[in-house]
Amino acid sequence: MVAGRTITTNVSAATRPAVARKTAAASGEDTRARIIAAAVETLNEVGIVGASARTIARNGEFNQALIFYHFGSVEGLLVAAAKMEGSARSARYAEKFGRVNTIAELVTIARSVHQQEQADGAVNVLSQLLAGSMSAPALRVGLLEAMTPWMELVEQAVRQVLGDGPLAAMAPVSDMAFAISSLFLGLELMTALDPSGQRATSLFDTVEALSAVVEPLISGPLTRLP
Amino acid sequence: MVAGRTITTNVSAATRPAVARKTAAASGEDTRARIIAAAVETLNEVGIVGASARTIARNGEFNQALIFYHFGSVEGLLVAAAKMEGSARSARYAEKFGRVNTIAELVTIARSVHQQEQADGAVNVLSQLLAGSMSAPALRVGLLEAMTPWMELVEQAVRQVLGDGPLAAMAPVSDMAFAISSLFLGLELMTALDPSGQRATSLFDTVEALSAVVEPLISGPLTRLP
DNA sequence: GTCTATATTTAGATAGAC
DNA sequence: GTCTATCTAAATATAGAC
Repeated sequence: MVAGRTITTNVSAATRPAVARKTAAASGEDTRARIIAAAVETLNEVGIVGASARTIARNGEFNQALIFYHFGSVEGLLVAAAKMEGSARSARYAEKFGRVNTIAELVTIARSVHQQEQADGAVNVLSQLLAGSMSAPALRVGLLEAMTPWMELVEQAVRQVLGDGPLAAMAPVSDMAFAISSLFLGLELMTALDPSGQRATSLFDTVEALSAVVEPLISGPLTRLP
Repeated sequence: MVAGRTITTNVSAATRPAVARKTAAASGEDTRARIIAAAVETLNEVGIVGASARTIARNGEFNQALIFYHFGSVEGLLVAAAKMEGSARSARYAEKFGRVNTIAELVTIARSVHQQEQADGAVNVLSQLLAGSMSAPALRVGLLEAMTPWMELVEQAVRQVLGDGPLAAMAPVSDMAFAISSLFLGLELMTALDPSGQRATSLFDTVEALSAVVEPLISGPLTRLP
């Protein structure tokens, strides 16, 4: 009753070749990309509730009907946006995460990722989509797919950090990755309340300090203190 | 442009005496409470995007116009719901949190709170309101107020756990509380994707195991391993 | 305080000209 | 593929009877 139609046209968002075809100036390059970019921008600025077809179109300065021509529905557009964001993020950070070996490095990278994502609001967009997925079934399954590469990145990094140390046995990487991803999302939601983002910065400082304490537990055997 | 009107009637939600005045049967008890309950229920079931005046009214089986009579606008209702939830939660868990002294206890309580909240979806409601607050300024400030008691509860518990141990110095309670609250919110958001809630359960198991490892660090001095 | 309209705006979506 | 115009459904909100 809420969403209305299902998507019937142009569902092959991710599988299209993103090439310039005719050097057709400003309008000829990829409209789909422009629309998706506008959707992401709108989600970041006004959230899922404010992200209507008209608002998105105004934001991207294109015609509202294009959304329905290219994506079938707003929900279809949001799904495409989710997938785009998912793969774009993992592509952007794959190399960085791949090189993580210590907790200290993980925290450093987490902070820089947080700062970068905060700057263009990618995690915020994700959390908004997540909130909206409760009333949009297609978006829900789309997000599951979109989140996968990101979750795998985090899992990989955690796996490299834990290695075969003593913590690895009692802390499954999937759980740690799930926790870290959830924390990222939650932080972003909280930042909606406190737009200064000071609390997040402070938190990263603390986690950084703590990582120095926890680090020995990873590589060496445990000692129990009286 | 999104919200429309501001609230002009009956803003004194929390300050009213919640008494039965005339034993006027089913309708005479508190309508406001019924409306708020329906709003919370709707938020939990379909999220912020689906929580329209009509949907809420249908859900609570009352007339749609009552929302505007009692709260001025949907946004006004959501603000009232946020405040209600905030104080209701802190009242519900104040005693529990007050008795926490060890990490193990904190984790145990966190798990039970998570399970209880999961059951009636209170944190989910909060995260949905948080997402919606991006396009509703009044809701944003209302949520700030609503979150305060909850944050203070968590802070208090963390303070009792850290005590004056070595970690207390490098891990400010405000940061830890902020992290824990954020994690709770994020978990709930993720649960929207994976409604089984298995991942959260698994995570609590892991954190429980980890708490046994970290506990010594709280009460004793640190040792550095080679 | 509650209900039945109803006014008004906005949203999603489509038809058809270009 | 894009734009204009428009239809329809839904949402917010109000007026006025009860």
